[in-house]
This record gives sequence, C-alpha cells and structure tokens, in this order.
Amino acid sequence: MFRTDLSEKLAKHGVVPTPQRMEIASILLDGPRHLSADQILETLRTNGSTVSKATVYNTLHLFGEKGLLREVHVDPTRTFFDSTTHPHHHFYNVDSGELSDIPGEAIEVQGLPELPAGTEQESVEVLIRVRNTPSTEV
Amino acid sequence: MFRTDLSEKLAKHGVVPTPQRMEIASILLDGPRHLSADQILETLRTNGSTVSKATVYNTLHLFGEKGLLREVHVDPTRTFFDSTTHPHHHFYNVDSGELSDIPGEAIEVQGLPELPAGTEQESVEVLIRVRNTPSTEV
DNA sequence: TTTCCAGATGAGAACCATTTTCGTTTATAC
DNA sequence: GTATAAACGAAAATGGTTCTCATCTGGAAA
Repeated sequence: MFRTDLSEKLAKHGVVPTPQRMEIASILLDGPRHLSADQILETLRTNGSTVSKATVYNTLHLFGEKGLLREVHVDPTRTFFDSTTHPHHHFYNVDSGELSDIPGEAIEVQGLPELPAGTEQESVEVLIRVRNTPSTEV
Repeated sequence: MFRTDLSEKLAKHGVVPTPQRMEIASILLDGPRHLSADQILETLRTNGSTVSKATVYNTLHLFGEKGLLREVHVDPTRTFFDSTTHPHHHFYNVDSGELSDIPGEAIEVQGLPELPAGTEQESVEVLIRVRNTPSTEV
C-alpha cells in the first residue's frame, strides 16, 4: 500500500495522519496483521523509529475507536490488534502465541440461542485453539 | 452439595481437600459459577474466611490443572474461572461484566476449516458479546 | 512573521491483576 | 516425639497497560 493510500485511509476514518501514526499504520494496517503492542514497538525500534510507548498505545486505541482495527483478547497477558475489521474468526496457537484469521466464510454458527433478557447482540466470535502437533520423528 | 460430596469431588481429581481448598470449592464448584479471583476472595472475606490471596491463586490453578474448572479469557483485565468443564459456549455482557453459559446444545459450529499445517485442535469456543438494551423509557 | 492554541507526543510514574519468593505451619509417616 | 513434604500466607516483584503532565508541533489569527 502506498504511503498516500494509508494516509487517506486514516483521514477517511477521521484520524489526522501524523508521522508517528503513519509509522504505526504502515506496520499494522498495511494488510492483514495480528500484532501485540509490544511487537509493534519492537518493529518500530528495528526500523529505527523512536515513537514512544505512550504514543503507540494512544494510537492503537485511537485506531480502535475509529474503526481501523479490532482488539482481540485471547491471551490474558497481552492484547492483539487485528487489522481486519469486518466480522471474522480466529485460530490461536497456544504454543507459538500466534493469532491468525480463519480464512473465508468457512465457518458458520448455527442455532444461535435467545439472548439473556434485556440484552442485544454485539458480536459472535469463534476461537479455535490449536497446539503444535508433537513430532513423531526421532 | 454436601461438604462430603465436594470433598470427594476434589479427592477424585487428585486434589487433597484442605480446609482452604474446601472453602474455595464451596464457593466455586458447588454448581455452575463464573467468578474472577477477586470475586472469590471477596466472597471468602464476606464469609469471614482469611484464606490468603496466594492460596486462592494457587488453588484456582491447581483446580484448573486437575480438570475441576476452566479458565475463560474474555476480558483483558481479569480471568474468569468457570466451574463447568465440558465444552460449552458463553455470553459475555460487556456492560455488566457478567459471563454466563449458553444453555444446552443450542449452538453448533458448521464448516470447521482445515487447521494450520502442523497443528491439532485443542478447543472451539464461541463467545457472544451482548450489551444491555438501552431503555426507551423516559 | 509572530502569537496563540488545541491537539499530539513522550518520559516516567502509577496501576493492578497475577506471580513469585521464601519463611512458617500443618499433616502424615516412622 | 521427630522427620519430611506439602500447603499456606505475607509481602515483594512482575509486566502489560494506563495515567500524568510538561513539551512540542502545526495551522489559524493578527
């Protein structure tokens, strides 16, 4: 994605495209990504950027509010930020800590139950936890 | 559930039923419950118990390892401990912070996708997030 | 240009659920 | 009684995230 496209994407969502926000956007919003704040900070540092931790968190929350990303809570030790915003589902590899999208429209949830009284639905999320198959080779 | 039944339940799962563990079990394992460590600690204190925080966490993890409960991660700020151990799904009320079971076998997930290469399935969890319906009354 | 000002940034402190440390207590065996 | 391992608990440590607040930036107004 070109810089200008990313910039327009931010603007379209009502986010002023500052240099710091553009750096974070280029890491997280330039295709399907599932990253923790820490991974983003690490990537920034590797790229020579000096964006502060506070700004990373501010920006991620701002992106979230403006609909540029979704937070995914799968692991109590960290939050994942997912650049795919339309409803979809996830694999979570408990061994590697990797989060990934379940491709396409494969999954369908049947027989949605009646909601608790006085509530309305916000989302339906399916999470498939997987672990690495133990190798049988010697 | 009688005290002796709870005690037997712990023993059957290879957990030595100490007084502290019995207190926690009587709060969490005596029927379907969804409680955070904090809620359990609070209930203990209300009941006049002096079980320490360290023991509460130790016990919850022990119960988890021994298959007496499941941890549910739905809210990044705290872990829920669920006394229902067979596979099932949840409602999470984002307004009240309440976690509850989706009753019966209502839900079915169709079209499970192929797993990522080199992985095997550990679990499939469906989470329906709900919010309180805004009252239309004045 | 200056001046003003709101919003953005960043260094570091604060927060808080959870984990860890490690000395003390308890239960059971001998 | 004494030994030994397991269990317990008070307090400190941990670590991701949030908060505080001083400084910076960029555009509008004069």
